[in-house]
Amino acid sequence: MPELPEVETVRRDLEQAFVGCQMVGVEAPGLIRLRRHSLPSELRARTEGRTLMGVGRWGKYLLLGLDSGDDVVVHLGMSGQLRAVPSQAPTLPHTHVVVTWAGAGQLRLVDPRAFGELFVTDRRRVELAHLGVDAMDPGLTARRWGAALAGRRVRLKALLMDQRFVAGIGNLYADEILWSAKLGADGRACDLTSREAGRLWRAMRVTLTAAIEYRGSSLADAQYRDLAGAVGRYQAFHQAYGREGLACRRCRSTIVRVRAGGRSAFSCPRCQR
DNA sequence: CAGATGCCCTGGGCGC
DNA sequence: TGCGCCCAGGGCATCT
Repeated sequence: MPELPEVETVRRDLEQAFVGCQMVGVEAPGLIRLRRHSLPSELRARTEGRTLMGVGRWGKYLLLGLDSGDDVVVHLGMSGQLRAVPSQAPTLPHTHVVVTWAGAGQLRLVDPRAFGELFVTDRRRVELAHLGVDAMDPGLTARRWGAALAGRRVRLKALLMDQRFVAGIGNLYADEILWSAKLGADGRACDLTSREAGRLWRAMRVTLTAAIEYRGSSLADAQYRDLAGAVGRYQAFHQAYGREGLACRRCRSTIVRVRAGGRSAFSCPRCQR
């Protein structure tokens, strides 16, 4: 389940591998199965012959900036992978888009569950208007974070996962951030002291930064892979997520799992208030 | 406004 | 071994 650290890892890989490269062929056999998508004919018309100028990220969205000014916007959903492969590599099932670069092999989007998105646009701000500030945006200071939390009655985990409030955090990192901040998922944002709000901000930045450093988390199903197909290494540092029944590494109490909003939430009942 | 539920989708794990 | 069930969950629609 790619969240901000995984998407950022792929962004850096893409930048390294393909900036300055020209797209000479764009095939989109399964594109229309994705949740939000361009028509394959439109995608092809606006990408073939174009050069990749830069790769941005906003929350869990990747923005491949072309020399035309268009962006190819990609969301990996639950199971999406972007993979760099030689042009002659066999095509995996659920391959939705294949970009052939001039002299640089291919970039392929593979997404079995098809929860992902891929579309080309010249109005990214409009298309992504629902997104709040990126969780790693330098402009999101502790002070602004505290101000944004004030008056919000919503529960902390729901707020962290609300992409309109702050973009990039999903179920896994929300649990890790709350553990790090020693805060419970069901606490209300408006009830936090300024000290606690600061702790949450710091936990968010520290957790995401560390996860990026270790190239994201790959779970047992190994759904998340980087551009080269390698798994992440941050799962070894998880403190809450997926650790039901294991000892909290801070207080030795037992990590519990509860269902909330149809999703699993892992936490330490003792040291997270 | 907050929160719960259901939907989209497939692969993997588990119990019988 | 094989079958069916459940689970994973991002984002969105819909309801209470």
